Amino acid sequence: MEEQHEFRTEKVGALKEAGVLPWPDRFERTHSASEARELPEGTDNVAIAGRLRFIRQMGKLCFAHLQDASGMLQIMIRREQVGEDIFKIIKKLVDVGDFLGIRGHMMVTRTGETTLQANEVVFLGKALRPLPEKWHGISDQEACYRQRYLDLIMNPETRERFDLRTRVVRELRRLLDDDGFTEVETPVLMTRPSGALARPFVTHHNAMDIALYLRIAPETYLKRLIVGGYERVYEFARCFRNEGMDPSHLQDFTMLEYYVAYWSYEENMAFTETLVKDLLTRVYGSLDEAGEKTGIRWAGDWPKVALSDLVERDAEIRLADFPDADSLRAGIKARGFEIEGAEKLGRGSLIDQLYKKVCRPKLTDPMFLTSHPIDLSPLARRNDENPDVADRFQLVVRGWEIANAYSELVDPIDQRKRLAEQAGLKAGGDIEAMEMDEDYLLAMEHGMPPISGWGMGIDRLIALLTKQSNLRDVVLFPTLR
RNA sequence: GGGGGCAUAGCUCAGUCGGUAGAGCAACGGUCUUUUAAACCGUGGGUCACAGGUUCGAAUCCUGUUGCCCCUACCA
Repeated sequence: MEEQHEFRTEKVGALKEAGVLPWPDRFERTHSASEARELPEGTDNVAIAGRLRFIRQMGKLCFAHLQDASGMLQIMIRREQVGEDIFKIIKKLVDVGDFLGIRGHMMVTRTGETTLQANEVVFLGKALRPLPEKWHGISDQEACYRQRYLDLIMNPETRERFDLRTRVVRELRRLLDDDGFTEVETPVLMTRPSGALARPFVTHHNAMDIALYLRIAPETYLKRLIVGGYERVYEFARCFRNEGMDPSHLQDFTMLEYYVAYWSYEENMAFTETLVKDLLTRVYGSLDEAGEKTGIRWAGDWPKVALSDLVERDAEIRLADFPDADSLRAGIKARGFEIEGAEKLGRGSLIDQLYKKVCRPKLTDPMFLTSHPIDLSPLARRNDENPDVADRFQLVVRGWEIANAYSELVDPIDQRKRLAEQAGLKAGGDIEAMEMDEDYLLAMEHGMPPISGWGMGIDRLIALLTKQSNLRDVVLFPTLR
């Protein structure tokens, strides 16, 4: 045991001997620290509680700062006012990191700091380990992830970042609820992975003796609910993907998905723009303010650009001139773009790679990217005019895909065909391809209205808004080895 | 998966050419009734990430391992 842990453990015994409970069960507060600071000078019977963050002791007088969820407040404790016994306890048995309750009256010190002067000090909880250094705090990134509580105590900007996350999620929920959406919960454990192209986590159910998969997306369950008569559903869905980790990917992330009956992707696109703008207005006060805080120009109409037009603009390749994978591959090479493993990719994947490599890095302000290749969108509706592309859009901001949406494929005959293709790829070793999903097809065959659905990476949205480049910085407890 | 970087006291960090471990804060013992990183006097605290190797001698050089970070490839 470390020295400091040992000393503090001994203090627990000393507290008990002095008749003080080291971990009492309650304390009645009248104000938070920040509320107390607003009280007029002289206000009496003010009680606050919090963690001791700083303490400056003199012989018969002691200044300290208590931190609660609202902030910090200075307290002043005079021996003649609180009594010998408790003053001795404060001096000998109380450490930075402990919890205290203070009852007293508001005053202003000689240097002008609003302070709660104690009539009574109540011990509220012993800390056996010290807090990080008071000036430099904690900055080791691994320590911040593993001991997020210390990061939260020491770094106010960390707390603000997570408070923003909470506020964004709350406002999204309110906006959807107010628009007639119903929030639902669908299975996290699924008997087969579906709804996205991704490698799942596999686990085993002992009693049933079957493999279960952690969901990679809630999509097919939410669409079953549309079959069941829901017309606007959404879910904040924790999803899991067993794939590589880097600053922009988590294996455990939050996706907001919604589905709306009778909408096409175009109405969905209009709704998305309104939804995000309303969200930002509620969170930041105005779009201009949001732009100021996030460094992104949210105001103004967001352009809609077809993927093929974007590729033509940035890569100077007219996709219509390259109708198959071989010719496109040659065309890409002729323009001097390097795409790794190009020989194995189909036409859709080549376009996708070209976009990611050449176009995406140039995108900054919010933009809708539309009309993706059909073979990259196995659950999306085929466009009526151009059978090669899907009725699909992505909201791209600063090169990040924030939301992905389409007119859903509701034709069970086409769906069966496309899942069969995916299953073929899977049998051929494509670990991310989809499986045949008879249960979902059964639901579809009972009839679906037109649907447009939508998914948004909440972690990415928050990272974008808080200017974090690593998604781990917007997740309270990121997965670490 | 490929490449690079980092790991020293509870925290933040020094540590020279390879010569046997340092500071500030925190802790412990004191002084101290208006402090703001309080001040002052005194004291203790280390598996230098781990395991090997080279060497008379390793925090330092070499190899391996572990963890974290960054770049790169892929999935949102």
